[in-house]
Amino acid sequence: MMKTNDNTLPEYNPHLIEPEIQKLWETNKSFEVTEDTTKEKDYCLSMFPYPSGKLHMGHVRNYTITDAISRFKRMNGKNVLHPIGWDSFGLPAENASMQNKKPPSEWTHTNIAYMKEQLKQMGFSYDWKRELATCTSDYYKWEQWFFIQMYKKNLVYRKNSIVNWDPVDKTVLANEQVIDGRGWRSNAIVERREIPQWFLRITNYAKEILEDTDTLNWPDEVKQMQKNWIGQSKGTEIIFIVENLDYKIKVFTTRPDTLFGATFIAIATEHPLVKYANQENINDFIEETKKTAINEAAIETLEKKGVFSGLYAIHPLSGDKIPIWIANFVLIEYGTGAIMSVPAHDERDHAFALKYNLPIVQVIKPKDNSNIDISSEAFTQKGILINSCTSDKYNNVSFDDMNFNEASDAINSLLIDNNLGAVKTNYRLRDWGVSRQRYWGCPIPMINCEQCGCIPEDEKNLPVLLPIDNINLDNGSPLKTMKEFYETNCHICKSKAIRETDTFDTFFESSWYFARYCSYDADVMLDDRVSYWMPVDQYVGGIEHAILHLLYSRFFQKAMADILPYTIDSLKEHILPREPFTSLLTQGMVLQGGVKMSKSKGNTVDPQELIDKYGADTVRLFTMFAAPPTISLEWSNTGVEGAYRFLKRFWRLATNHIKNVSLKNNNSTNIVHSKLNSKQKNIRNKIHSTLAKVIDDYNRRFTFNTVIAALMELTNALNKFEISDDIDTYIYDEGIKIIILSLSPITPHISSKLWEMMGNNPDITFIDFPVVDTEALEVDQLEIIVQVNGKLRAKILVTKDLEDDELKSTALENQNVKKFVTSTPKKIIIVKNKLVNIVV
RNA sequence: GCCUGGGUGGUGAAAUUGGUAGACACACAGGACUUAAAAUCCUGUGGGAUUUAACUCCCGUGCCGGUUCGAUUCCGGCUCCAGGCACCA
Repeated sequence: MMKTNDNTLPEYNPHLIEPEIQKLWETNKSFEVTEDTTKEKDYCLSMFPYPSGKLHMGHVRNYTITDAISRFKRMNGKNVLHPIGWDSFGLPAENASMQNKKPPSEWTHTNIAYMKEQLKQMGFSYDWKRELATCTSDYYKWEQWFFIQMYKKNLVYRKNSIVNWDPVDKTVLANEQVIDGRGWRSNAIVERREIPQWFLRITNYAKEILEDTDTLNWPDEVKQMQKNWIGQSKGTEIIFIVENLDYKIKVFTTRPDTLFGATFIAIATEHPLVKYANQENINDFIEETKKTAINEAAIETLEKKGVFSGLYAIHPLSGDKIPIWIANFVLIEYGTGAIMSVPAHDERDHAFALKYNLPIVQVIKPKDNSNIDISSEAFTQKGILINSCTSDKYNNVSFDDMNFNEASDAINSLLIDNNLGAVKTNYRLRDWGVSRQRYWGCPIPMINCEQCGCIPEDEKNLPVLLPIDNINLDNGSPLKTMKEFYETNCHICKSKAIRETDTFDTFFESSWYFARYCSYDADVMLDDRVSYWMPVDQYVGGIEHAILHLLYSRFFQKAMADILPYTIDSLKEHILPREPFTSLLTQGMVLQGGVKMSKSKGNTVDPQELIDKYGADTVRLFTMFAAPPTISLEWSNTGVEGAYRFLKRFWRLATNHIKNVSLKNNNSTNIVHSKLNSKQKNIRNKIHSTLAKVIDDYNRRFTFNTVIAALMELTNALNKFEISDDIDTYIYDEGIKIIILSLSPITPHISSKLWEMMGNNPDITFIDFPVVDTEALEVDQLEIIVQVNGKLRAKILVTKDLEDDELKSTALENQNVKKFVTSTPKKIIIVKNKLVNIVV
């Protein structure tokens, strides 16, 4: 019999199998792809890693997911592009460099080499010929080029913007380097400093990005987050004139109906009007405000403070004099940097007015005329106007008794007619500041010429190479002191010029790498191969990228679609997609002891130990089994043993089967389902219902944990299945093969080896995925749940599609059901082939 | 503070469209095999009640309330945790 233990069988040894199978893939070039118009393309992509040193569990999780999807799709006849690369510019390399005195370039390339080896050990099915690293000039040359194209299209501009300034180290700090308002190295209190920086006009695309969001097959929460981030609001821009100054303050409000309740104006400390302020304590206030961090979370949780500027604005319609305050909660970067404050109808303004004893004037009353006490609490709902009447200048027009819509329209019209305002759509989204005062990034290809001013570098001179030798980072970015880097000549007038020493935000690199994979070796930014592969069909990455990276990439894709067909010859006849990622799977965070496994903080678990001990298949299996991809997961090693045990158990089951049966006579086409006995029908039902579930989970749900659970159940069922004749053996063989192939996207090495041992070619990359025998899914008898008043009281076995009346009487005959049906049932609810609920 | 998720046994989780709560594992306990250990296999395992036992019953999906014949699932309120908040990537 088959299931006796036989110690002559080869043991499961991943350390022998895995390198052997990986070698085979390499020899066969199994995962290299080219454009093949006869096959349906499928572009499956993981967010590329930052080469922090070694793989962590978050990487393993992310890359196993796309690997499983890629492998599944290849087995379904798709031409699958599955590339990988390195997001290799960024802050951690500079920090590491300061610690260990190795140049960032060397540190980065060492890390890439090590991590590449790890990825290969994991058996991920990448097309390695497309590998790219963003820190190489082959890559960043093209983003310098594209930046110049965007400059030509007026998508680039320069303006002053605020950064964190460490007054001791005399460097700009990233938000992450500011800890409780102090520089992480110097411990000095961080200041705000305004410096000129380059911006991309992402707001030009705000409307399109917003509107296209609904076309994406992305998680609803990500779409909602992006919509809220873009934050479209329709409202009114209103002009207040400053008394005794020829100065107009613009404010934006979504509640023009509350205009007559505006009792003061609040402006940001960086607002240009501040220089006219004439109160003594203002400088102290500004100095204090300068010492708060620049991130929104810090500003929003700050105690709301302000100071009177000594200036007054004239209310545009009432003509009243209202004070102008400088406030720490108004952001210069957001909107116009000034707001009209209506304490009666806005909570923040209300609190501020109470604190500084400013007037609170009610101009809205509830629709139902209920009593409200405006002195204790703001009334923020829309209602009916009161106390809203213009001055003589505008003929004492009253807006009282109007509702929100009527009042807004009437007030807007009056403002527009008198050039005091405009109806406007505002976005919360701000233009993208791409300048970084750092070394390890792509140089911004701009020069400052004494004669010609600030202009782009000549495209012929690209790339502007980042120097990588003799780098010392102790005093901030070395580019700022390297004459050989920044001294240059203007390519137009040949006079002396100074090169821009800032580098790009690293989100710049990650906003188009997905397109470069298609044209990995092109001598232009992109070529017509992108029109075959793009857009990415399935993108997978961490939920922490739900907004920034994914939004910037959408902007870039739209900008590329607008620019490249007019600038690159091979793209002239092409229409590029306007969205980069058709479907998105956001992977949950991998936590360690409840802490985010940050790429830059180094508190990572090294999966290498697990690979060394159990092999890649076990690590892949466990990572997928531990949880569905979307939820965050606190990593723990418990359970890896279980995954390993399962593989060993399945290996034994399969190898026993291989050894004990003659493969030649073993043919599942000998199975005629209708002629099987009930034991055989049952196990075939289990085999094929499992397969159906597996296919659905791979295809639609991406819940690999339930794929594995179902296959474990099937393995347990086969283990219990007693073989007594040839037909049993055929069915058993069918089950084993289905498990091997169903597992193969997740555990490709063991599957390949077992497949080979069953007499087949071990390269299963393009084997057809098994097909469900729908006949095997049919059953004669079903278990029906019987409830009384919604509580489970019995399970009854009945024939399929039993008539309702018969089902009712069968249910009511059940002894346990009888105990609870003490009176005539009021109602009996039947869910066909599933449930009976008797209501008494 | 704002935006977006989430909370189910000792642990990771399952329950896919409102219909059996806890599949599949981990851990633990007991047993088999072994001189012993490892490995492997078998049994049990949410809490409680009852019973020789089988069965059966009550409670239970963060908290409070609602809708429904029926709620882990839908709605309202709260609470705690996580992600993001524009210079970490």
